[in-house]
Amino acid sequence: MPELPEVETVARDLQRWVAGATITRATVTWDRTIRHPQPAERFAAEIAGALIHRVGRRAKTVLIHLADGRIMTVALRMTGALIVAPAGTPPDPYARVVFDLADGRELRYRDVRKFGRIGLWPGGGMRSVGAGRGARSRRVAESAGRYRIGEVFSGHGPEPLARSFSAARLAERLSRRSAKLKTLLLDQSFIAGVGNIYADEALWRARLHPLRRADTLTPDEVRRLHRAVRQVLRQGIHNRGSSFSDYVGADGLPGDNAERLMVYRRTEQPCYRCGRPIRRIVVGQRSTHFCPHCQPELSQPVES
DNA sequence: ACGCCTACCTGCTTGC
DNA sequence: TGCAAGCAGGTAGGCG
Repeated sequence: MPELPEVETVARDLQRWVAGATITRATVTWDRTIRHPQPAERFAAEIAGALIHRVGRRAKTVLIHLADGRIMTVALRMTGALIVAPAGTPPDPYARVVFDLADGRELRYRDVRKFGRIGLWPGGGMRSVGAGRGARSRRVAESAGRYRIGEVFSGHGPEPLARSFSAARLAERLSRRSAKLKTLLLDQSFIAGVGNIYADEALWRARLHPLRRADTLTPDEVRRLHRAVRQVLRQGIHNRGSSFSDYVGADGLPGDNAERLMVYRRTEQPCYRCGRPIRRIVVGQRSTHFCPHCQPELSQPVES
C-alpha cells in the first residue's frame, strides 16, 4: 500500500480539506470494501449525516474521527486512495465507495485491486491507550457496539516517528529477534508503517544487508538503522509520498518521492554511493533492492 | 518465532 | 498483433 509517508500525506490533505464537512450519503459499489462483519448497507446507513471532526493516521491506516466520537478507518492496502473531488468531477469507474459531502464535493475511495478495507467503530477505543481513562472509555465503547477499534491496532508495533521510538527501544526489540532485518521491518507488529519501499531505502541508508540477523547488530548499526528509518519516512512525507502507478494524495496528484529513491526499483542501475549495480533479490516473497558493496553481509565499521 | 504458501484483485509490462 | 507469464506499494490465515 501506500506506506506511512503516503498515508500521512493523505491524512494531512483530508484534515485540511474535509475536517468540518458533513457526509450526507455513502454509496458502496464493492461490498467487500466494508470491513467484515458490518454489512455494506448498514455502514452506508450509519455514516449518513456524520460530521467529520478531524483526520489522523495510525500505522498505514487513515483515521477519520467523527464529531460524535465514532471513527472511520480506511486501510488503503495496495491501491487504495482517498480523493476529494470537486462538484461536477466525472465519475471514477474504480471508486468503490463515494461519500457525498453537504457542500457538493465527493470524498471518493478509489481502489483498483479491491484489497483495501473501510471500518466504522464506536468511539473511545483509541483514547484508552495510556490516556488514564481506559476503563471508562472501554465501557462507553462496548455499550455502543461489540467491536472496538482498539482491536485493530492492538497488535501493532511502535510508530517510528514518535518521540518515544528511541534507538534504545529499537535496540531492545532487535536484540530479542533472530529474523532477517528486511522481514522485521515489514512486520507491522515489530514496527508500524514501514513497507517494501522504505524498508529497502532505510537499509541502504544504514548500510545494512537485508538478510542480516536482527540480534547481531552492533550498537552503532542499531543507531544507523534508527536514524535511517526515520529519515527515509520524513523525506517521504516531505515529498508527498512515492508514486509508481496508483498512489495519489487526496488532491489526486502523485507524490514526488519516487524520483528520489536510492535503491527501490533501481535494479542494475548504479548505486548513488559507490557506482556499482544495485541488485534485486527476494526476501519473504518481497522484492528487495540493495547495494552488495555498500551493504555487505558482515558488519563493517563505517567511518564518519 | 520463523519462514513459506495461498488468497485476495486488477492492470501493466515483457517476452515469445 | 496476440497471448501468457510475471510483476506490483499489503496483509490475513494456514502449515510445519
